[in-house]
Amino acid sequence: MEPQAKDHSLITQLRKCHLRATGQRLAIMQSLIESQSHLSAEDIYLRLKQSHPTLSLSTVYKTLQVMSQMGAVITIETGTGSLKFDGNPSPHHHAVCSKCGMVHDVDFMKYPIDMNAKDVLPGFNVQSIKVFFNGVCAECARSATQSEG
Amino acid sequence: MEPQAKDHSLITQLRKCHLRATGQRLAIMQSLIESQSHLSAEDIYLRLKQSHPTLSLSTVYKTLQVMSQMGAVITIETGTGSLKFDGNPSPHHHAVCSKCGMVHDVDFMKYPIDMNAKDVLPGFNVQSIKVFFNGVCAECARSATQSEG
DNA sequence: GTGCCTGCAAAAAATTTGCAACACG
DNA sequence: CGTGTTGCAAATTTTTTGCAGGCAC
Repeated sequence: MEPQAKDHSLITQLRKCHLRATGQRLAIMQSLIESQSHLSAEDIYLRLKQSHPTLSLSTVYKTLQVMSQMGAVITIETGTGSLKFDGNPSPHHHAVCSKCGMVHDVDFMKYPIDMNAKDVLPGFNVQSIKVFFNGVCAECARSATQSEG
Repeated sequence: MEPQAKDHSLITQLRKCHLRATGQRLAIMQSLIESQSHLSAEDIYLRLKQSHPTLSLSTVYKTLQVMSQMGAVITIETGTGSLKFDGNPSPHHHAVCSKCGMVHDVDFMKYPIDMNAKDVLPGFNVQSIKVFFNGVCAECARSATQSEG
């Protein structure tokens, strides 16, 4: 199989928003989708540095901002200082480890929430709902147990 | 009436965690609770600067971190660059305006979610659940409507 | 009195900006 | 070919750190 024939649905989506389908934008989205995880701007930058030596961090930031506004990318805040980004388009929640900053997807149907919420506040127009489960991941819990008395 | 007799429940809570009830800590928590809103570290710093001229920003940051770990304060990330903090102890959700960064509380019972969620991930120990309604607030929606064709 | 906290300022980290050259369409 | 985008590096913004003195306990 070919590596990948450049996600045409993304190109279409970009066009729809009157944005150009540049190699950088496609590459950034690709790396997010391929990673199947949650990367920071710098994570993406470092990953792509290899294949795109001239790519700049600021382009990554700008692209992520644009993608986020387009709705192609979800912004996740882990509280560890930097934002993380998620290219998974299907609705899901996130589990965030407060020790190591790890982010994992959580099945939406496990904890469904009314996505049609319209009356959260008078006049407030809900665009998206994010549910975060904050806690300690298995690995961090393990090391914590070791230091318990 | 006196300004306020220094929140003894907070002092108790601090003691429970083997932390000292310093004037700065009480003042920072006070300003969060009194504001009934969501402030950034700098917001708090500026508010208290008047009554506590020697207070430093780094103390605000350190205190907020400590309070957050104690569970006395909830950390909210608006995506506008800086964190915001919430001193409201009762469970509730948050509506965040993606235009202006405004944060408002949303009644928990309006969109209840299982707070006993234990199986979000294998081995993941949930400590808190945060629900964010992202969208556009009434005021920003108003200005957006004006520029519509 | 002891040790946790604070305050100061500089460092580190994260994100944004300006502008000329370049590629998409 | 025109204009949206990129890349570079410096600027800005946000948060952290180290250390000496002070205060809570």
